[in-house]
Amino acid sequence: MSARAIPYRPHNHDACVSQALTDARTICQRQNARLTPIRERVLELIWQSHKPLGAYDVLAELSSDGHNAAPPTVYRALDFLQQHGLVHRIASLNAFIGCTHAGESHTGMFLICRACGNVLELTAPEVSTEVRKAASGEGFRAETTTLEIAGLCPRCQSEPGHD
Amino acid sequence: MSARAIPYRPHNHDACVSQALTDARTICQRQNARLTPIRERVLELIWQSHKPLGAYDVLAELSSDGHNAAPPTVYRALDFLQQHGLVHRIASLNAFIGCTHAGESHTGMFLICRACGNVLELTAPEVSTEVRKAASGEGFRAETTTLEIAGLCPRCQSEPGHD
DNA sequence: CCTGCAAATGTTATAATGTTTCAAATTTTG
DNA sequence: CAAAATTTGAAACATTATAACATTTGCAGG
Repeated sequence: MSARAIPYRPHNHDACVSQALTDARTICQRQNARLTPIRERVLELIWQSHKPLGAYDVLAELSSDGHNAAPPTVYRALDFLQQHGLVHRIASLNAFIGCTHAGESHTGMFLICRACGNVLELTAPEVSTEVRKAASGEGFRAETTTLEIAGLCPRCQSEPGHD
Repeated sequence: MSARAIPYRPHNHDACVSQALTDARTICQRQNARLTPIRERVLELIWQSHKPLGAYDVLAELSSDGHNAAPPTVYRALDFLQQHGLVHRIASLNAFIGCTHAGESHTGMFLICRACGNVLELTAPEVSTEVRKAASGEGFRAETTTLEIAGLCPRCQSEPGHD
């Protein structure tokens, strides 16, 4: 499956998107899930930047497509994409971002730059391990982890005001 | 400052609340911050259970006090309380909970029981360390961490349906 | 082919959460 | 006490998310 791109650095973003879509088709096929045109389009829109996109931003893009959609359409597509591990919801931003580890079983950790808005998804096994340890130390059965770090990405530490 | 209570287990909750309020008064005094009646009342309401309370729940409680408040009143009080480390916002629930480590510098980690709704706040230094390592490994300057674990608390693993 | 079921989408309305703005009151400070 | 700053009140509004029900589409079995 696709190698991880570094959002903070210039890269061929069209390739990013088309790779993500290709991966998604494969994953859905394997899971007998239907990546319908709407779902695929929503995924594409979300992938079009490395910044999280709000549900209503997606809605606006769909509208400018000429597709006159209502909120449930978008939320349903997003639910589907989340359930199949193709996008993540960033709780601290009420927004969604393409999963860069789709297909791999993982617990995402998100580095959110407050200056440029880009988000990098990491898998940090050591973090997951410590989280599990801390939870089970309290007798707690952990199911889902929300781990979001806000701060400054490398580029914005040196060149403030970047996009 | 107050010792930590275990929300999953029965305890003298009134003592919890009054201890939290006493602590809060001390902390605000030290910080030259004004714990006004509204702010104190909001803090008290939030502490009245170990379940997170939504802003509009707080609002409803204030109303039933006879205090006819509007949303900004509550959000302002909550902002104040957060800024002074007296409550935390749980992003995955859009709700607020009393900080059980007020006054100590800490990064909270929250164990959220999906069955009973109680939340336990932990400080897990090993987790923080690994998070920092993971972030700085990417050249990222971490500022604020959101770490929320949903799952089942010890009691709800054995006795489902509890409150 | 067609028929009937399940999944997906459309549509309208509404709920839940959070903010902006400006005015009035209160507290602090000089 | 008077000026400045902080806090609160109040109305309107913005954003995010869901409920409920109708309609359409895809698909398996007769």
